[in-house]
Amino acid sequence: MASHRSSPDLKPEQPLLPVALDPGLNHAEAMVFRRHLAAWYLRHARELPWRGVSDAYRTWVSEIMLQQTRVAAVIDHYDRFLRLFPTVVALALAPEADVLAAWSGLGYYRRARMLHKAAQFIVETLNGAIPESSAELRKLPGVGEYTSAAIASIAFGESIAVVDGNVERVLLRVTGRPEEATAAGRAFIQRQAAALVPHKARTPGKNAPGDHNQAMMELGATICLPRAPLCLHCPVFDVCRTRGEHLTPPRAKQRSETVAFLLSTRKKAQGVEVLLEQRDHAASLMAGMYELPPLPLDAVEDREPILRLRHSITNTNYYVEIYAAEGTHDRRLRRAVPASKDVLSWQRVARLHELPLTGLARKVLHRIDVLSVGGLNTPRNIHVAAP
DNA sequence: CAGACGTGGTG
DNA sequence: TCACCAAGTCT
Repeated sequence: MASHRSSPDLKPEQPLLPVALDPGLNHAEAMVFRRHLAAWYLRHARELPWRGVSDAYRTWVSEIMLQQTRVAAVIDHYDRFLRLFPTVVALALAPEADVLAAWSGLGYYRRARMLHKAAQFIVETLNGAIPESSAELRKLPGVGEYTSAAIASIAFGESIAVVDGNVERVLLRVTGRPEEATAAGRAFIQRQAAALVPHKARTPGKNAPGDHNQAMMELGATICLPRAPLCLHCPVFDVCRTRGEHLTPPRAKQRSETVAFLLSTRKKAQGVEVLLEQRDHAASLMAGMYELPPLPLDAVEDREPILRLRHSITNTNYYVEIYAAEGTHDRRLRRAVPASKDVLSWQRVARLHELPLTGLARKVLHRIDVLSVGGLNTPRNIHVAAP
């Protein structure tokens, strides 16, 4: 089977045959697809914390967390988030900073703000009841085409197709249609997905549309993989037109950049504190969140960082260097911080887990052992040697 | 519609 | 090291 590949040299004189315009699955193929997929899902569905719950709030939270985010990362946050905010009302009443703190590390922080806003809307104007149709769900902030369909089908059994990256890839491979970022291309995928969704279940306890949608995504996530699909294990191999081929347009290139941050700590009677900088509330990126104070590169030219690590944000690879300033001596580094005083603050290490830290700050503090997983430990290896 | 928005795993 | 990219949404 061939692997996934890009096609910079794809020529326009492609069609070898005058193929029909809509190369979608016919009715018989669709029946086979749906049946084989359902049988496979029954046996191979992963057990995930948000599977088999009958609480639309939990389904909603899981779907927002899963947007562009790996299952493993969501597993790390889902249970704790729900312990902190077990109901829509609890979420609506919580301060935004607490919600962001619980979201720290998941990325796309706007999701947390919108989830919070939506919870307040639901409590204030809908009497705390989560909307039950995809059309109504779609009106909530942070809930788009995908998420409204996912919640409506999984939590309420609505017969509506979800189309995410997995579903799109599966359908492109099965039908053999090349990827095209056009209205026609999207319409084809949408039509194809809709043709496969079962009717709403009449039997209580059954949810054919919800199971089908999750099965489509599960197939994409575990078998119909982007780079090297496991076609020999695929339940719909029989009706697949490509069995692994999938042409995609080339992607944008990555940039690289080196950045430096200050790690400054001090001991107080109440415990150790670390100096943090709060990002501008109007910043486009991670507004209002806390991070280690950034240092200009020319201020650290002659020094050795106590830690180096890589951190990628969208299209940029950051090579991150952390420089330590200890207590009251070594003021030179401390003075090199360009930030104004009013955005700098000393924060108790024991309370760091209550703050909306950026993912990078959290990673650095954790790596350096200031923050443990629970955020409750006192620091040990502040002065670790350079790597 | 293109670009912005985070992070961590993978090969 | 580097490129790719994962259960998208908003502007």
